[in-house]
Amino acid sequence: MKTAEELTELFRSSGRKVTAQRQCIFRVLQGDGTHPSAEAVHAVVSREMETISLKTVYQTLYDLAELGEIASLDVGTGMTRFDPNVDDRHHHLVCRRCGSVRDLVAAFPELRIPEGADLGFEVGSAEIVFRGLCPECRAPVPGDRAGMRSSPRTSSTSTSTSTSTR
Amino acid sequence: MKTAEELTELFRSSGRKVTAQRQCIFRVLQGDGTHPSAEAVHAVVSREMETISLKTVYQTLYDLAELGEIASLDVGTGMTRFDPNVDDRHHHLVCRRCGSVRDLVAAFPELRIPEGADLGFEVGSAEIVFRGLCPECRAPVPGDRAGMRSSPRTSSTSTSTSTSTR
DNA sequence: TTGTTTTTCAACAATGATTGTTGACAACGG
DNA sequence: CCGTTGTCAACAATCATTGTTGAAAAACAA
Ligand SMILES: [Mn+2]
Ligand SMILES: [Mn+2]
Ligand SMILES: [Zn+2]
Ligand SMILES: [Zn+2]
Repeated sequence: MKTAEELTELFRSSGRKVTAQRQCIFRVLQGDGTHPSAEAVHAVVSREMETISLKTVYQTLYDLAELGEIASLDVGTGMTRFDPNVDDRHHHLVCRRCGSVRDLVAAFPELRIPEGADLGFEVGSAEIVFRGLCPECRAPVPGDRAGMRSSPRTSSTSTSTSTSTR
Repeated sequence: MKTAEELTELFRSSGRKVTAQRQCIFRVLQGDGTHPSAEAVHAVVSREMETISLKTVYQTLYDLAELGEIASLDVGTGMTRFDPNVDDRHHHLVCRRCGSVRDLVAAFPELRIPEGADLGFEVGSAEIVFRGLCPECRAPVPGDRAGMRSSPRTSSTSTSTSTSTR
């Protein structure tokens, strides 16, 4: 993903308007490796711009995805996740407890489909999701209720660094 | 997935009741390789039992999944898909046009994560989704609308080889 | 079989995530 | 500055899925 300034330029040159809300979203996404959901982005942006609507966040994320500056992912956590990292070829680690998503930067060149097994599909891409437990969910500290609650769906919580639930 | 008779027995022995609706669902799932959604199952079952509710279908699918007789799958088509094939180790081909899902029966044993790349995750499983075009969507016959009825609603955009499954 | 207890079913309503609509308002080009 | 065009935020609507509940059916005992 480009810098906020470059994105401003890109939006203008692609016939889109640039607003304070959008630039704020650009900034928030910069270097975010947590694969946030639209709501998570909205929560962060809201700290800076109280009145911004969730719809605006969705719209801007959609625009960024359309421009190829971010990717939208569905890894089964119930909400679409957005990934500013579109430069590295990578796959994902998904915590089945808290739903956190992290990059796994590694190529798997052996993903060749055996002859005749493709059932006539014209395969364009392959995505791997590794499921397991993130470091936080792996060793729950006794007496510590922060970090996660139950299902990946509900609750916002997220005290610890870099593992946001929503 | 077991036969309808075996499932009847299994349901009883696991403290569940067996109803005509459930047995009908058992039968419909038998040998269904299309990875139907709950609604798709409901549509088929409804031809035989007019009054069965979608909720009942969901409930029965959930029970079957809990018993490990079917798997529930989220491959980003907007609806949870159900897979009666839990015996073969396999991955999935997903049509990005019509959302159809087929089995790709092939083992990819070398999905070893490079040392240190796992970010502390305790990885338990890996799923591969191959995205592309199914035979029907690949060569659309003029005037033939079959196979095109449902467009994938929650599309994941993302041109490149990225990540996803759900 | 018959009665008693436990579950299920189907209608109805509610979620939660996402999208559609729209009037007021801001960005851009002149 | 001005008009045109596109955007924003509030509101309502969808869609898939889940919660609730009274009536009916299945399991269990006798
Ligand atoms: Mn990523
Ligand atoms: Mn399958
Ligand atoms: Zn976790
Ligand atoms: Zn297709």
